[in-house]
Amino acid sequence: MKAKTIRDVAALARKRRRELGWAQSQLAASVGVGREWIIDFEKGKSTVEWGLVLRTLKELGLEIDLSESRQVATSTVEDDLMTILELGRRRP
Amino acid sequence: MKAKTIRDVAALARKRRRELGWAQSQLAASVGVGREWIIDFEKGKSTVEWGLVLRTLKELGLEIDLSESRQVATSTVEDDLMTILELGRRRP
DNA sequence: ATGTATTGCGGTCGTTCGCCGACATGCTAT
DNA sequence: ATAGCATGTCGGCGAACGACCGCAATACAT
Repeated sequence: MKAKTIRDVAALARKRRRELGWAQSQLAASVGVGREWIIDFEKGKSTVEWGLVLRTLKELGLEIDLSESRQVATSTVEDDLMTILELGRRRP
Repeated sequence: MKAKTIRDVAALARKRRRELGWAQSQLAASVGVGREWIIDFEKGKSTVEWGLVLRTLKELGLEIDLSESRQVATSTVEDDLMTILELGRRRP
């Protein structure tokens, strides 16, 4: 499944956790993070740690594939808005 | 291409940047981060921000696909060692 | 050889992460 | 009703991020 945005990954991870029948606290324990981290990650928070994201996906049995897209810099209006919002949130 | 570890992604990103003929500073500017961030990311630093990683990959024209792996929790000895090292690094 | 560009690495500094504890809410079952 | 579990929020704290700066080291061209 192609995941273009953070929230795509977040939603898929949450869906996957539910399919496995795991509670947030269970997943948090197996990944080695606090429960709040799982909450933030599944909410699509962009500032969570890259390494923890990868560990979480792995724990959920999700593999990451990287492929070259045809054209560089394909961005939708929504993505740009999200980027602007995040940039604004970082330095208020 | 399957990317199991952080360093897989880091190496692929660096290779891709070189193929595009971009300097670190160029990529940094287009992503909206400092040049040091690109250095850390390409070194495989695990604590970089998840959102910035996704923005960088996008800028490089790399798409992320998520697929379910057959068995949950497939880990190699090397991966476990890396995890231990990172955990130790975070709380010395 | 000389100049230019790129890459890496320190140190400083403001901001934020991730964890903890406590609390509120919603859902389910007994 | 009420006990249990899962989820989300809030304040607070130590630790670390990421930006900015300068300075080597290397690569590359003229």
